[in-house]
Amino acid sequence: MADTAPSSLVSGRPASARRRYGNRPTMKDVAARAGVGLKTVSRVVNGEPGVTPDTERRVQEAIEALGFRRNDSARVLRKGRTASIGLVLEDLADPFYGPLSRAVEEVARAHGALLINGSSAEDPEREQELALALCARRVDGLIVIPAGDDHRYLEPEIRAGVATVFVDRPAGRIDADTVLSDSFGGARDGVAHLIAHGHRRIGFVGDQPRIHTAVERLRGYRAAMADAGLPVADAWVSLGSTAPERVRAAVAGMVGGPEPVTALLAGNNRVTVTAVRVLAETREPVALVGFDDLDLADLLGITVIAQDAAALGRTAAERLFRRLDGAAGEPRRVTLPTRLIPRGTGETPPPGLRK
Amino acid sequence: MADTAPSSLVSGRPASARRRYGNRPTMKDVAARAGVGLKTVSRVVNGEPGVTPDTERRVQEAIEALGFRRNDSARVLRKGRTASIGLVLEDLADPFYGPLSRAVEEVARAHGALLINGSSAEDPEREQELALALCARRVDGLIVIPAGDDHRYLEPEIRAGVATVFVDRPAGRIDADTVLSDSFGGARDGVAHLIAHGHRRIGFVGDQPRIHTAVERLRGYRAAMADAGLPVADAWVSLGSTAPERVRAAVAGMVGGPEPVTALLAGNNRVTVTAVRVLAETREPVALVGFDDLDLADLLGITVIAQDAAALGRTAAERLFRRLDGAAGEPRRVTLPTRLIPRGTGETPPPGLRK
DNA sequence: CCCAGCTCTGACAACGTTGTCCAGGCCTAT
DNA sequence: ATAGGCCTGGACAACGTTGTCAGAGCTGGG
Repeated sequence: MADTAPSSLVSGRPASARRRYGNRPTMKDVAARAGVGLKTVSRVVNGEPGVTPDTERRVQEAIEALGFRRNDSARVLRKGRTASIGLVLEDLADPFYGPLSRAVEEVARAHGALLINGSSAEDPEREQELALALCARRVDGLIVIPAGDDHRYLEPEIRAGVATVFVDRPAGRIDADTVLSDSFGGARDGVAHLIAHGHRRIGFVGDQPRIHTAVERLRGYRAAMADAGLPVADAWVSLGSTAPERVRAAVAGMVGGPEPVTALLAGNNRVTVTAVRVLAETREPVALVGFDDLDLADLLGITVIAQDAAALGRTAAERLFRRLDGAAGEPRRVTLPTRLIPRGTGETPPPGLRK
Repeated sequence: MADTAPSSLVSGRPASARRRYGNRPTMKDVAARAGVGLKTVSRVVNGEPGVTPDTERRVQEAIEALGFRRNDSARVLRKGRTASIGLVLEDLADPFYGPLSRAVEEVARAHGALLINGSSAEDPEREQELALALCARRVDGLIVIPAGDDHRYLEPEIRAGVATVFVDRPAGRIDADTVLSDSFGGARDGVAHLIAHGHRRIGFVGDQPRIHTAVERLRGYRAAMADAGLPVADAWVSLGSTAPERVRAAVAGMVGGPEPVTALLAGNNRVTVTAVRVLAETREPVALVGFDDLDLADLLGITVIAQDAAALGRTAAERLFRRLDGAAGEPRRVTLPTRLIPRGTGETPPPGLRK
């Protein structure tokens, strides 16, 4: 008869019988073993005052003996802060985002927070899914490198108190703190550099037009050309996927077209890499300036417009934590400068001017 | 008088008055608004059966109107699984670990889990601190790229059910699942490759000797030399920090010493990069094989022993989730092969043999 | 010698969710 | 018409922690 009755009525140990977390000891267990109250254990664990050295020692011994570790999930539930922030970026494997993420991590660490990363793979839907999953985990703050162009889905979260900072690209259809690189200025400077070295027919190969930086860099390219009074043929501009095949075709088209370009601005690191490969095979040397620095670019003599990925991450994270510390005020937009690093490919003169 | 009394005695809304999470609505609020029970909301949110379409619609409307999002912290506490795993690596900014982390993330995503990254900066203490912090968050599993050589601190955690897999380097003083690259074999092959091209005096510049892969690669180097019956001068071997200055000095010493080497095995990607820079300035060309592939190595013609970082991460993560799915059995050690990619620097013959 | 005041400790509720279990309503079959 | 079964919905406890509050024990001063 006893075995048909609900176990909770029969035995006093339903809790210990179906323990979660693979039978981990809880503060209650520690308290029992040390012969003290639950709250006293909590006090010891959190280093709160008001515990005699002797009691503290007994509790410490029990903790040691049981291998107890505080369950931060429960703590979070109680305290309302998770001491973790989320970072949604495009692809952690991209050498541009690794350092950015690392910089965010360092700032988070200085504030005692952990970092949860997620890669959107440049897919707006996946970005949203990730960001909302992070919100469901109740991260204290969110740093987003947008893949999509509509972030109204974050409005309830932001209203609910999730500090949010956008990096590298601006938020779409909402007003929020943003940290950007000066894509427009960088591209303009890069093209001006090529023009200064005598080039007149310059091409631009960029990322997909729904990506803000791609559009800005194109704007910068056009501005520099216009400033110099140079025309831009349609065939010299190509926005689209940064997949090697597409870039390869685009570059080949510009170099081998009826009005062949003598120089190229590559819209980001992936484009630069492919462009370098393609240009290594052309008969006439073609000048190249790449957006984003690359690891061995100095050895290859590639002229680049460098962004400071770590500074982007650091600045965004610092802004985030200032908000978490209660900083009020209107959302702010910060633009970090870029730096042109001449290394060779950007200083090659066009064929006509070559001696 | 009322305003001096504790609010909890005066009003019946202490809960709503000091809401956590910046006044986020809870299921209770949704239930009240929809005029249904708490559990019914839970059912709708989790897509459980047993709710009439009409009720479901009312609940959905309330959720929408309030901007409710489930609090996964509470869910975790109740369910005992966090659907998140932790990854402790050395430095997310290192181009070797970015792809590794991304591969882990993809596997985690396929299992509906999030990934929390942490960089140990090659500091054993920080590794431990991070790993234990992740355990306190009750990650379901842990992937560790060891910085230290004693992981007994993880024993209570592992016993408590945290699945743990070590990657890239073996665990110290505990028995655990491990996924490694074949450092020994890779180094041996690389050196054999140099010997096959006529080199007799070959140097090795590696990472600090407390790092397992550094020692293994050195072993591989020595094995290849011994196999060929070649002596190894003390001056040809250098283990230590991979900081550029140290590597620069080590390489310069080997190349400019009394018994100058004609070829070099670089122990990892950071060493390779510096070695390439130094060797670019030597009078006589020095052959080079580098451990780890680099982004633009093909353009620079650098011969490397490539590890598949993504495969390491993928394999480790898959093992982890198999354990989480209940796979029992002894800890297993998997070694993934490396691949020698000849691109030029490894095929340069020594000065004597040059035509 | 007693009491005020301090220090230390523990009981209890609450955080927001999910699992268990039961109640009531509706439908069908006799 | 009614018994029995099924379906829907809700009350309640529990997850492991921390904040609140009150009680116990001790000390020192009047």
